[in-house]
Amino acid sequence: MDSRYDFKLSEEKIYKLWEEADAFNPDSVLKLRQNDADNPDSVLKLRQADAFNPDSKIELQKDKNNQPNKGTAVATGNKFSIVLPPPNANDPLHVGHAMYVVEDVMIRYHRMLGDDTLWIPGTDHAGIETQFVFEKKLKKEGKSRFNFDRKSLYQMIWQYVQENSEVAVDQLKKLGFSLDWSRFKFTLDEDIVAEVLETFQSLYRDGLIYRDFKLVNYCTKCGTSYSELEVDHVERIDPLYTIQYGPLQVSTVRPETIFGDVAIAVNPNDPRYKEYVGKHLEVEFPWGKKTMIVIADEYVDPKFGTGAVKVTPYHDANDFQMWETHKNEIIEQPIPVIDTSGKIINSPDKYNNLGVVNAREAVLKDYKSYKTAEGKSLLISVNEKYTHSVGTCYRCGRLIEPLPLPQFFIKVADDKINLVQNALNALDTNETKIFGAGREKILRHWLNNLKDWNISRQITWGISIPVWYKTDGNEENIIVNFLDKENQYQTGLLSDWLKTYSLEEIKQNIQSISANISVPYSVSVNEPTDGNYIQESDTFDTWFSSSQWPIVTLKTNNKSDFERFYPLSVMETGYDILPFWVMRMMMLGIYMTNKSPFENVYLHGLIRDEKGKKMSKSKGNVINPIEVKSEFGADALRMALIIRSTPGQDKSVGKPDFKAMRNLTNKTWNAARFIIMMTEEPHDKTVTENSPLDQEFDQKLNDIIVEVTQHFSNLKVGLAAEVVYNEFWHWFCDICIEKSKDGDVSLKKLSYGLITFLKLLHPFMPFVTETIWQELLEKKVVKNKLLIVSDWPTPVS
RNA sequence: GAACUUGUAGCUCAGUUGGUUAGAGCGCUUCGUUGACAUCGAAGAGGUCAGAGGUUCGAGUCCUCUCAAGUUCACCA
Repeated sequence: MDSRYDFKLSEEKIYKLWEEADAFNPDSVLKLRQNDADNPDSVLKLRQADAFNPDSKIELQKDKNNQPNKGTAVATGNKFSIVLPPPNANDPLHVGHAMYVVEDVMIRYHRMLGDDTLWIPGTDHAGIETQFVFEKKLKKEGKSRFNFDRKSLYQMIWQYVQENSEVAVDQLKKLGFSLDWSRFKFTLDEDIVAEVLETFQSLYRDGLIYRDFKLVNYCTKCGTSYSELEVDHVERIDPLYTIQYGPLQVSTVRPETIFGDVAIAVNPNDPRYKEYVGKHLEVEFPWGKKTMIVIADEYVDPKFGTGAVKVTPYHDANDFQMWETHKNEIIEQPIPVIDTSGKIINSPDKYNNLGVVNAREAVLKDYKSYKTAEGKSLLISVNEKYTHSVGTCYRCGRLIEPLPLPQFFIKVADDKINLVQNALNALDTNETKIFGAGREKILRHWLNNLKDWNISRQITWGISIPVWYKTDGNEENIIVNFLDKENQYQTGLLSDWLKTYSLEEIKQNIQSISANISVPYSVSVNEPTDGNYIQESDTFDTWFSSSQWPIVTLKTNNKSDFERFYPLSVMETGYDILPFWVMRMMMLGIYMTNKSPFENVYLHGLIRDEKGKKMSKSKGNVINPIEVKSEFGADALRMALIIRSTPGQDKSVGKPDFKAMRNLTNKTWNAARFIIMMTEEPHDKTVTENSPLDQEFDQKLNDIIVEVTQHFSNLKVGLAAEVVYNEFWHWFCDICIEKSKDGDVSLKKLSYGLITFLKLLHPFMPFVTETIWQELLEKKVVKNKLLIVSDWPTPVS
């Protein structure tokens, strides 16, 4: 053995060794162990050194007690299952993904324990993210999504993702993850999609799906709507304009929405405005006059501004709410005055087609120059330093535009089937336990305040919603966007285009459609045959399919997998996607199976740099796990991430940590090297057995095994790592090996200790420990062919 | 406005159901090492565990309050 451990020589080789043995597949593991026991080379043909092997010791004891020798494999009869949170198929891994090492550590421990252990890999199509990246690529080529019909665009993105999908998988392997690759799934695999569509239909049958014309959060840059959770609220300073509004005055930061106003609202108890309530007032604008009713609503705060609010139902969520409440009083019908591209519509000609920012300036300019017949200005005052918070797109950072669109929603708290309540119950009964500093309370808070979930996304890369609109008789209520015979983008009413194109031609080249809320639809995977239909062009929110991941991955693999491994033992992920993913997995999981999809949720913290600062590209402190791996080895990276980590708490790591753990791999290597050397050529003072401190040694080692095992079973992997590290280095190496040089600890105990520590260290540092194991195997010090499937140490009396 | 988390050595963090002299890595001081490892070893300095009060035989750990930092949510005409 070399005096230094060179991870570059072994990592790839060792991973291959495991893969070729099929050691990650629960269907093979038991066989592997049993086969090994049947191997004549490994049964009781012991050299002297083999007596040091705890495996053979147990066996010898068993033989003594006249028990049948079944080999070393101990099946506990328990199962242990995890599904990897699927990384984006076309993105390289970042440190967050490297934190999945927590899962590998748990998986390796349980596999060695003898549990029926499964870890399923997969990748996510990441609808919006991926389409966005792809569109950027198109832009570089001078094209956009409007140059392609739906089908072609989908095919192109599929191709693009395929080309890149090896990257993530390859990197997961580089980190040593013992995922069962034979069960790999992609969120757009046919069988997965079929399951997801079935869930949607089932939800629809149960009355939990509805289509509604509501204000949704729309990003005009990304061209799609979002759910409430995907909106980031940020503080901004904007001017607040107070304008004359008939006899009253109102304030607004968005004068460009004024064209969509339908009423004025005041607080019912405000003495200043009591006389106006219910009255129709004439309001003068620079572009004309309009009559509007005054309504009374508790929502209006009399202390804010003038205490009177203009009501713009289609471009403000609160106004929409007030309009719904007072629908019957308000005569004026609301109309959208901003479209999905962020341009003004349905307004005086001079403003139409302006973007919202330009429109605002234009409106203000006209207000400033306009004088009433009495010579007064309509612009009363401007507060330049008004602080408020606005919704922005979590991805591109642009302002979110509340727009009225017909979308599909999931009822989260239906009277009959209450998804939220079911999830809360699972928490109450401890069916699912949350590990992560106070995150359970946060999860409950989310659940208690959850709104219905908008699952429609106006993008192509995803699973199409299985909804068909009847075109017969509804041609005037459906807008189609498609490519004409010259491959030019066209938009307009279906009724108009049917004059020059057949419905089939339009459907073939469709980009998107927009059906009025009144158009009847049917829910089915295939096109209905009782007339002419056109399919909804929206796709599901990616989280809708991700939320079914634990179930659909198990159901689409081996038939028995679902029975065998559901619910998952652990769901491990970052706390940042608790509401997006974990919460929804619980809601849909319980809906689909009547069981919470996982017993434990382990939430790892964010990885920060060595100074505790958040990583960001602009700061240049981003750690690339693959770079760290090539410099220090996968084992060092893994150990550095896991040691002393606590669920729910952020973790700082940096070069000093990687270096320290790289040293640990080397220390392990050298401890093994020393013991092998001593076994082969003992020194003068070396004692092979019965040294004065041997009994003490056994006691201490037993204590360590018990302590580490306890930490594992309590999901305290960070602590387990710390204990193993300290005891291995500062007790086993610094004390025991040193004392053995004076004959105070016997070689027999050292060998036993080494093998035990290799096992205890293996979940954290699989490569170096397996590499050493292979050396020991060659020298017949150990018997099991692979450390990865050898038995977890038990205290020996 | 509210909730949650955090405050332990110079820095980054552990501390398992409350139990002797509070731990690790990095950094620092002194010394050692010609046969496991300088990617090493030994010895050491450095902490009234944010502050105050309480429960207890006993509190870093449980409770209350105060201060500070961070995260998130809600409102915002």
